[in-house]
Amino acid sequence: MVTSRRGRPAPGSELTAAAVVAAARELLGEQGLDTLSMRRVAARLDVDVSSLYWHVRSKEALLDLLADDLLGEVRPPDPRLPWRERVEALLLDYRGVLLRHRDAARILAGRWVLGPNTLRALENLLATLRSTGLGRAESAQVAYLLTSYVSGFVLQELRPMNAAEAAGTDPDQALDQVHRELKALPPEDFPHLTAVADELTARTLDERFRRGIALMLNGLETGRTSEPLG
Amino acid sequence: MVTSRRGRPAPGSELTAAAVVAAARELLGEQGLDTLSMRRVAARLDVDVSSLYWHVRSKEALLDLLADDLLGEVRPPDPRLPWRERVEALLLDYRGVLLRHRDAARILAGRWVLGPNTLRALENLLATLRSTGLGRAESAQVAYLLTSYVSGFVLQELRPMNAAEAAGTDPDQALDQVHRELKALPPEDFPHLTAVADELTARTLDERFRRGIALMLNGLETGRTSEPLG
DNA sequence: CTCCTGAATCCAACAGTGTTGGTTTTGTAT
DNA sequence: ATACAAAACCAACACTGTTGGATTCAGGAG
Repeated sequence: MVTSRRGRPAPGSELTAAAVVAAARELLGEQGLDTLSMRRVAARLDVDVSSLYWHVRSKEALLDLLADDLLGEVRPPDPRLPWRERVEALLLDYRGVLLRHRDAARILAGRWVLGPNTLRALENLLATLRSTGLGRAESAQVAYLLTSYVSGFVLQELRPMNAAEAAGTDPDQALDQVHRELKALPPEDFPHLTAVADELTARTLDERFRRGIALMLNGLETGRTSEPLG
Repeated sequence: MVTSRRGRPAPGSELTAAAVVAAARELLGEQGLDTLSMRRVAARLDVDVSSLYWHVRSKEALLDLLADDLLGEVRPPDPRLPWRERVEALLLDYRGVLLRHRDAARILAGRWVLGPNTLRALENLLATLRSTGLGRAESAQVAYLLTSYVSGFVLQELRPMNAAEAAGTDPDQALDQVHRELKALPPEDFPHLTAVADELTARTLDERFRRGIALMLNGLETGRTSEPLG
């Protein structure tokens, strides 16, 4: 005989906010953000939808928790490394998380989480920047700058994936399609665009990402010697 | 007597894709993205929902069209300006569009539109970069870099607005709330974070945005003299 | 042991969403 | 006049996030 699942649950079998986040995270990895609904999360936990709202204020709040949970994978960089490599490691780690987990970029885009993991990562970034001799204000601004860059970059980088996923086709085909459309433009109207179609649809984005960081850090060093940033 | 609105409409009173986009655009400005539904767009045009699908494949396709429509406001920069100012003007214009139209940043984030206006803006950016002596590949990569930065920056910049809007509160109060939470963190765990709470929640983002661009362009110039970018 | 409180769950419903298949009207070309 | 097809409508489907209210039950008070 199956006991009613209603009422106060046996201790140890309680639903928790962490369990809800974990279920959402699994579902995200398997099916993506577009099909991630409260009802599906509840179904995975073998629980009614409405029960979720006891532990989580809203879907948006759940996504906040999920975002911070994902950022927990960003590891603090080895303090023995020189500062440039530390910054690079941190940002590469950040991008790694966004690439590793399906739709993580879309979830984290423009979200101010203020969860423990996010705060820790930010503190690490700030500490690294300060250790270069940068002032308080400059460090804050450069941190803002760098994180903007990373999320913007990955968001753009993953667009073909998302589009293909939504259309149920192959991401490579989607990129080829974009490439073909660019090549098919009238060269007299778009001379430069048609000329760089190859580069714009290139698959090797790791290098491009690293160069972007290098560019900014170069600018940071030259900016410091010529005119102060803050 | 009102004639039936069914069937083939009188020429001149036809619904067009452009009209659908225009209605969506108006609705976006008045109510924001979250309440922008196909049914509301149809209602504004005094038309049934299903009629929209004759002119537009899906809501996602409509947002694509809308995105390109918005980017039509980006003006080509004055060719007499020096290249740095031309790049800056283009990117400031881009950001201006994202700030001017409610939720435009969320719509454009990570979207590869390939519409006429987007292509024109991209061609302009590429032309400006090429005019500095940068090679094909480098120009493409730097363009990718810069646009990533802009969309990421504005997305982050507008987060408090979106959050406040969703909660039905004031954006300023939301920022103050973040500021208070940062200040309330234990300083022994987050020494740098608590120290820069003011800067992180500052209202003056124009300057920060400009400095970010300057940083990258600085890095671009130094990178060219020391080691080639491509 | 009994009674009560309150935590944690379920049920049912609401208002709204994007999308589609089928039907109907009607201008235009034959 | 008749056929055609463009462009609209109606009705429905399967789904969404969220809430109010009923329900159950573990643990503490007497």
